[in-house]
Amino acid sequence: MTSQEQSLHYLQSLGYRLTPQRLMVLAIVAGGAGHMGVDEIHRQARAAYPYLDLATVYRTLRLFKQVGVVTEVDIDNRLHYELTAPGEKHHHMVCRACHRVINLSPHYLEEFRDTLMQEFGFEPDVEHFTVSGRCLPCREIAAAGGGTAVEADVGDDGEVD
Amino acid sequence: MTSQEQSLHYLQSLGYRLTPQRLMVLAIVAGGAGHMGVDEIHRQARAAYPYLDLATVYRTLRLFKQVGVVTEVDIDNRLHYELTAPGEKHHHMVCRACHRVINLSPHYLEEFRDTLMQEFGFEPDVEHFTVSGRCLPCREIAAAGGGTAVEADVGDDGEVD
DNA sequence: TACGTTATCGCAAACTTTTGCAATAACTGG
DNA sequence: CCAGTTATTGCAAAAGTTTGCGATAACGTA
Repeated sequence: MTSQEQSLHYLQSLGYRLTPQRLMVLAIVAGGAGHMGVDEIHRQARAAYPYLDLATVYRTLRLFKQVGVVTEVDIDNRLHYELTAPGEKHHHMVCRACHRVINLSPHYLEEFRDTLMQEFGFEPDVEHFTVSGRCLPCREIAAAGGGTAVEADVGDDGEVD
Repeated sequence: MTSQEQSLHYLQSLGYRLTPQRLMVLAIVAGGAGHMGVDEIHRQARAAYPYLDLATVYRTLRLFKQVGVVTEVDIDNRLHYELTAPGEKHHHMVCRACHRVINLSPHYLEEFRDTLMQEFGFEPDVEHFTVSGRCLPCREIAAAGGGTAVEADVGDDGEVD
């Protein structure tokens, strides 16, 4: 049984229905390399089934995320999804300048998670954890360039796209 | 010199202009208790100056956030802002069920931050750090109620509003 | 296999946030 | 204090995402 089939059985065991739309979205996310944007998923799905609505794609991905089948990553204010790799889960660091995504082993978060649980009873959503910041190359560029507020309009944030 | 005046001077020193719109938004955020939604800020500002556009509010808050005058918190997919308290900065834990916001001392993040810096050269946006999860009361409710997938539609996530 | 229940879909519209652009107003230098 | 420069505004529209609703189709039961 492939991991896709497992996911489908899992959905069914939770009481969700198996629809062609869901099969399709799952297959596409599974087939894609890395994190896929919603519109890309939608476009690919439409190729095979033109009537599939964008809202359905959003709803499906939200469901998949909720049950843990996919992982959501916010890249530059846009939602992206990748298959949750069972056994080798990871979190994400997203550079706010170049939008590079760097995987982060759960190991780095365990202590933080445990602390929040113990001190506050707060259970962080470690399943879909993303931390934004600036990656090494972008920090070096920023350091070299100087950069005053006036140079850049609000919004481009010193980006290096 | 009040901290509001300091913020204004700081903006000016960075080359930004002091406009009535900016003064107004700053005053409102400073006057509000806790995190304010964008629409609430806009509504209050309009009371005094009816022409102020929502886009300007968004742009102003984005600028304030960028220079560190305000702190942005994502509560249930909506942006909220509070004045950045100099000297007693804190991060946020947002419960994804009841949307309660719990402050988190920077102390809890320092180690995590240092690790990312050392291991990856990645500098997390610790200034605007928010972690979502479930707070203690909501976890207890969920534990008591059981909760199967079919009971709740996707989207309400078992919310306890 | 046929039927009833109800989760899900497609569509349209709403909502939140961002962006392009021309007009305006804040600051700078004379 | 006045004129020039250009950051900022208001407006309108776009972009991304969510939601309401009636119609459809997936699943459990007979």
